[in-house]
Amino acid sequence: MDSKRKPKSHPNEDICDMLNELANYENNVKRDVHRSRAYRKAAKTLSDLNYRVKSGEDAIKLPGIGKSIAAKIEEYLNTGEMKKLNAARKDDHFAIINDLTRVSGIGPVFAKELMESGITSIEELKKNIHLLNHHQKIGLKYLNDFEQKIPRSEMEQMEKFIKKVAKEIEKNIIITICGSYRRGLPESGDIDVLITDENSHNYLNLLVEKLTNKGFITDTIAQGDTKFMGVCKLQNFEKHRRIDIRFIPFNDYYCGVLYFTGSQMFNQEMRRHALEQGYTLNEHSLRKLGSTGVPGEPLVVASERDIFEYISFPYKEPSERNW
DNA sequence: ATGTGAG
DNA sequence: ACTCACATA
Repeated sequence: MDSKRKPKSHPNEDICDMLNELANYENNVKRDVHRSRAYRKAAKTLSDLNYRVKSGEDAIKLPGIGKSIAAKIEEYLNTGEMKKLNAARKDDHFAIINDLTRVSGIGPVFAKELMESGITSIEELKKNIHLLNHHQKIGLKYLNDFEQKIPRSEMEQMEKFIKKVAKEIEKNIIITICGSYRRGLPESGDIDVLITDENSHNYLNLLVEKLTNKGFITDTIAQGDTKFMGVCKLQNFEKHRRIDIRFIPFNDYYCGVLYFTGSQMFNQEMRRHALEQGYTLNEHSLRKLGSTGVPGEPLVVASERDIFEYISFPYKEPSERNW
């Protein structure tokens, strides 16, 4: 009922997973972005196939798959494994970097630096917090909480609370909780809050201040004029949650709501369709492309439906966007 | 300005 | 792919 095209279960899924794992290895451990991209591209090609590749010879004809990746596919089809992947999985550096990057704010570059200075586990990291910046300290402090999913019932209470506080500021303030919550999923990874009002007045900082004073926002990771990133917790709840709040000018609001509601795959498909119809769609605006391919002025968008209508894309409820 | 990281 | 924020230079 809710989807046409899932990323899940295509005929070459096992091979794709292995190639993507190799891509991670090349990117995070070897820092070879080109090789990493090559693996990713090959995996993407395979994931779009509706039949199973039967041999390396078969695979090498496909775009993005050359001699070396074809050989690995051949090897896997014959032996059930790839030596290179086995080696990567045994590489301690891979495991260490994967562990350290669990901390929000630690990416592969800093993880590798830490490893090279002898910090090889989260435990070690806790003894060396002086090496971390503000974001990373918060990531470490709440590491366990941030790895827990948020039940829908808790999301509902947070939504109610945030909207109540917003209304105390200005009763016509517009708030939308996006992400997987808006798509109706039973759990979410974090809370993504969009805020605007009809006059595009920016209440972001005021809202953040209020939510902080009421004890809901407990930490700030980063705060600019249009985006807040931080941590929150409801009274009577145990876990701290990642929260993002962003102000979007009213004219851009529904493009933003669409974009931040996702899913990623759905967005891709929708943008692709927009292009087909001669439009370009991004998180800010929908614009018609001229004959030269130059985008015109942003179109007036007053709802998500408007966007679908402009590009003749059958309207999908958020719960139908779980692609 | 540039690199890192998040989303 | 693209945007934003931050840190460092």
